[in-house]
Amino acid sequence: MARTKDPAVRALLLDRAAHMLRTRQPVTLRTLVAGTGVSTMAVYTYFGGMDGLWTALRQEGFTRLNGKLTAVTMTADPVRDLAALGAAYLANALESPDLYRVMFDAGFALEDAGAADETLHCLVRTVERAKARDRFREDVDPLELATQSWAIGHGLASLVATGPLPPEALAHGVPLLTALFTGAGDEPDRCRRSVARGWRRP
Amino acid sequence: MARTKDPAVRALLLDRAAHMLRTRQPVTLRTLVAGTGVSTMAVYTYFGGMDGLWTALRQEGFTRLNGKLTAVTMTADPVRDLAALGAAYLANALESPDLYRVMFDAGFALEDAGAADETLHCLVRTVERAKARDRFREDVDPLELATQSWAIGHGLASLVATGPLPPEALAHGVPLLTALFTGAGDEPDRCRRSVARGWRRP
DNA sequence: ATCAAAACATAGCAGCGCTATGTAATGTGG
DNA sequence: CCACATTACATAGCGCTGCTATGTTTTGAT
Repeated sequence: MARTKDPAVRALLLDRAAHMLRTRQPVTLRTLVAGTGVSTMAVYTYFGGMDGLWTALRQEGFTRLNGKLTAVTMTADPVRDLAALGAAYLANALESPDLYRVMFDAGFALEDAGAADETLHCLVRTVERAKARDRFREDVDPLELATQSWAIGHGLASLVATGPLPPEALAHGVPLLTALFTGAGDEPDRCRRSVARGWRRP
Repeated sequence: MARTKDPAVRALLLDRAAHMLRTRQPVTLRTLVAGTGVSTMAVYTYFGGMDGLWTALRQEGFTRLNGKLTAVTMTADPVRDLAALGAAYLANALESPDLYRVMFDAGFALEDAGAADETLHCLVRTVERAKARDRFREDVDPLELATQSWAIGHGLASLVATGPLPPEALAHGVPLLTALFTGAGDEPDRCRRSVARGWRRP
């Protein structure tokens, strides 16, 4: 009945936008399509405008983040895994800080919440595994502890990515997570070793 | 030798920008000066351009934040005070989330670091008071613990202010800070009570 | 084969930050 | 006290932005 959209064009624009973001080039409607052969209208047929492009980029960012998180090799030590997930989260944020900032800028909307939930759920499952192995107290709510872990990781990532703290500050993740997990019932010495082990292998 | 700048104009523009930010109106060069009687050039003579305005607004934000923090009444319980400072930090962030976002957006530069340092120093002093009262272990570095407290506060504030977490999530501050301070040597039950007390009175 | 609908190219609009230029105001040196 | 140098300020316009209106081409269903 009509022409169909070419998914390749959509991916092309998305990749190019991500690349321009990574190389610190200003991403504008015209600079984005320049040299690609497609016209400015493509942005509107595929994303409905620049806002739509940013939203799509945000979801792309969460997709990549989820990929990085699920790529973390799980071990028999879920507390280590939890720290490894935190390290992967921070590594991803600093690998492409511009994309990370897009993910959490003022344009964050309800439509993005789904992708963020998936990120959170990855942590929740690991907390549940830790509970199953009696590392945490029985009254620990996995969603709450996962959210708290996220807050710590995001706080560090945000402060480092935006400038106030130097990259070395990421080391604070170890004592922060250790304190949190110890507070959740894990045995202090064992917890510290688990976290330290998970932290240094992203 | 020449005309002198009128500080009132500078304050007028700054206040108006903050107000427009609070009321969700787009802050542009022309909308900012519209109705004030001053011309667009005023933004350049006083701030050197829109970037300078954002920087000034950032510093204004930190000044207000520092005002809120120093307004927190200190007690004989420095751990309570630490939690109260955290609560004040979060209250300030959610009171005017737009100004808060400006403070930590991508434009954060070295010139802003001074104002941020002052915020951090407020926490450092309280940690030192806690150490003086033997609430924390002797080997605790005040700057490190203060930075970690900041990371927790900022993580929560950022996730709530940008959307991923609902305002109720601010309650996570209590278990997070309690875990951190307990890990620093404070006695668990006493710590929890101190934090809870400081948290509910901003 | 026909036709409607979707994809796309082009041109132009209002708005953006910024700057060049001209004018008015003001503190200072003679 | 006055003239001058210097700064504050107003206006107009430039190049850019995202966006849309319009016309054309392509394409799939009937």
